[in-house]
Amino acid sequence: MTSSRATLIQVAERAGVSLASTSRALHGSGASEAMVERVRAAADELGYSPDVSGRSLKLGRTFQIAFAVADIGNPVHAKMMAALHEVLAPHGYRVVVMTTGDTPESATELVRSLGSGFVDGMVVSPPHTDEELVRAVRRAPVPVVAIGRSLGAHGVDSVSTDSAAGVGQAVRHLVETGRRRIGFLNGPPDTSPGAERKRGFDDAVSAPGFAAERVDVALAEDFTVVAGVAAAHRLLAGAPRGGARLDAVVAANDLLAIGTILAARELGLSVPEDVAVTGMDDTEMGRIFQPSLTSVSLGSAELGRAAARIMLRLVEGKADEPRETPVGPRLVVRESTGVPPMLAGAVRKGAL
Amino acid sequence: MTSSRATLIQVAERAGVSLASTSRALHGSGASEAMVERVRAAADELGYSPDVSGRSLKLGRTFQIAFAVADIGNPVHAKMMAALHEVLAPHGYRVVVMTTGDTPESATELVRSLGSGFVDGMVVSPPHTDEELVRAVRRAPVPVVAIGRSLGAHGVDSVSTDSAAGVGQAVRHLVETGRRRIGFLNGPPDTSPGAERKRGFDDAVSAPGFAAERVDVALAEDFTVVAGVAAAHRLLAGAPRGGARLDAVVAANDLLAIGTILAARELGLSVPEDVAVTGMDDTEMGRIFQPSLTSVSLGSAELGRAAARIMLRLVEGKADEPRETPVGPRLVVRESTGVPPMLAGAVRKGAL
DNA sequence: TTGAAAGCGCTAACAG
DNA sequence: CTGTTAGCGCTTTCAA
Repeated sequence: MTSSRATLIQVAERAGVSLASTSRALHGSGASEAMVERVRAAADELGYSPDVSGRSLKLGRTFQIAFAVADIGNPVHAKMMAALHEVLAPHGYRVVVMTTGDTPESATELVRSLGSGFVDGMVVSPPHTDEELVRAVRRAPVPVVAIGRSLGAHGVDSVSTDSAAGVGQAVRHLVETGRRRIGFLNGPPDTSPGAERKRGFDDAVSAPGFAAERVDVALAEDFTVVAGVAAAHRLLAGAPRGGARLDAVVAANDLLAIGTILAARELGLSVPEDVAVTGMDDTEMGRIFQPSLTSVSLGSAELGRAAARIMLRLVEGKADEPRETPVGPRLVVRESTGVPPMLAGAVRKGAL
Repeated sequence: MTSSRATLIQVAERAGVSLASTSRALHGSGASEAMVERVRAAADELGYSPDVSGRSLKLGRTFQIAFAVADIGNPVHAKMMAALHEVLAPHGYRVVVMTTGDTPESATELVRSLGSGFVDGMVVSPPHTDEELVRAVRRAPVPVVAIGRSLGAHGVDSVSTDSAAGVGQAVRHLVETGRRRIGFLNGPPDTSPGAERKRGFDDAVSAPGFAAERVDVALAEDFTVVAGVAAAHRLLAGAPRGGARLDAVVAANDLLAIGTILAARELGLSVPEDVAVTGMDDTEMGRIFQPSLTSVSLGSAELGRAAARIMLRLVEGKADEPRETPVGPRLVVRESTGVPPMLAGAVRKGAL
């Protein structure tokens, strides 16, 4: 361990040629056949591999891209990161993980840290935004690509799914399959996903030709199963204005949807017979859960890939002008909205 | 964007003092109150932040640690990485993600790439090992910590759970709760987890006082739900030597366990009444699945944390001698082995 | 095509 | 306590 590494100078000495020629022979152009061979041989004998720090200092590039999210343990974020890595690694870029925490302040600090030049760019997906953060991104010395709408709205390069449209897809699917009393279980509406999903629901139910009889809304304290159970209880238990019970719930993500199903069970309701439930995010958990979850895929992997592609263009200097790149949401219909059970078949066909 | 960054020299000029004093005032010791204040002010005005490449080159340290696994999209690996990051970040270390792919060759290549000095150490969890990889690790110019037994056995610093012991816990739990005809659903036994789980099962059933009537084994082609369904069919459908059907299945991980439960349903068997099922890894999916899965926690987060702590000591030069650090497995009993349903209560208490 | 030399931004040894 | 200076490893002008 910790054997000392060979430097370019040593390779040059060994090959009996100049430093410059050595560098050229290994990397750049303009070296004779003989030179290349000679230097290669020397390099191999010494087990030489070029030092990244020296190279970075000279070139002003690190070949590293940062990925910053609130919580990298979150499967959605992990998936994004995997996609990012998948696209960037073949181009010689390493991915550095960072966590922003929950507040825009800490995200801002992270963006500011770009000043120390440890990466050539940053892909960031902040849970909240404020003016400071936007300003920091604008001033960043390297390209920043945002995932999510919050920053994109401020002229930052960004990719995002139209999750509002996704909620609309879910609502229309429910109405088309005969549901008439629809509940909406959202998370905190002061978060960016919460706000958008709210907008999506409001738009959907106020669209011309919307055919439901009744609409209720409940807010969970958080986008988690536990919070979902509690809030879904309120939604399903009460029959507010004396009407009949809800026959469908649109949940703002898969975790809340699972919470809703658990709550329904506790209340003796069966899913999807008594009440249909839709989720959002199309998580593996939702696919495996029973009944499997009808869910709107926001394509976190696709978001990661798209962000990576934009970043590649940016760091290679092909500066398009900043713009929002939409990634389309997609409704994946499964058992929780009343499609006949076909699990066995689906499993065999690899749909799981 | 891409505004040019201030250098230490510029700060020095602005403050009207020498370069060395500027450096000292900002970082090191030995600078007067007045000097510090003066330099700080200049630095602030210029929005200075120290360049990482220059610093790395001089110091010979990057304050980066690599984390290399086969597939960072795998939730287990994602969890490890989150834990690693959680421990390392507060100490000023960044985490760089790398993927080894499936073969020991590509892992070896990754370890060799440490020669280019882009990180101060690497935490690696290779799916397979060979002699070349071990040699590469030994020769690595920076500390390497392995997660998993395969490398640890060769004198490399490592953390691992005794998953063989974990299988034993599952088997004993089943016998203690009255099961007598036990199947073992393993993944490919030529993988390191497969081999260990096999050993664990063999040990458990050949232990003195082992009280089962019958033992069957099936191999899934992969550690996935789909492969699990197929293999579990074979295990549960046939009643080989004419005996009664199995009343318990120990699956080598949670995905296979879920596959087993799905297969059991297709065969009209109910879990846990007709057949008890245990998993391994204690995944979120297993907790949420219905019936919730009794599972052996191998503590991927704890492994990540432990690996990070060892790495910190190593990069700070406190070289303990290489050793294996065990992280204990833990059986988490849930519904799939016949514990009365208490989901509602558990959910409310936040056990989900 | 090859070599000599400058310098990326920083820290630390040395001298004052 | 402060300043001068060398040099980490590399790439790249500029001359030959």
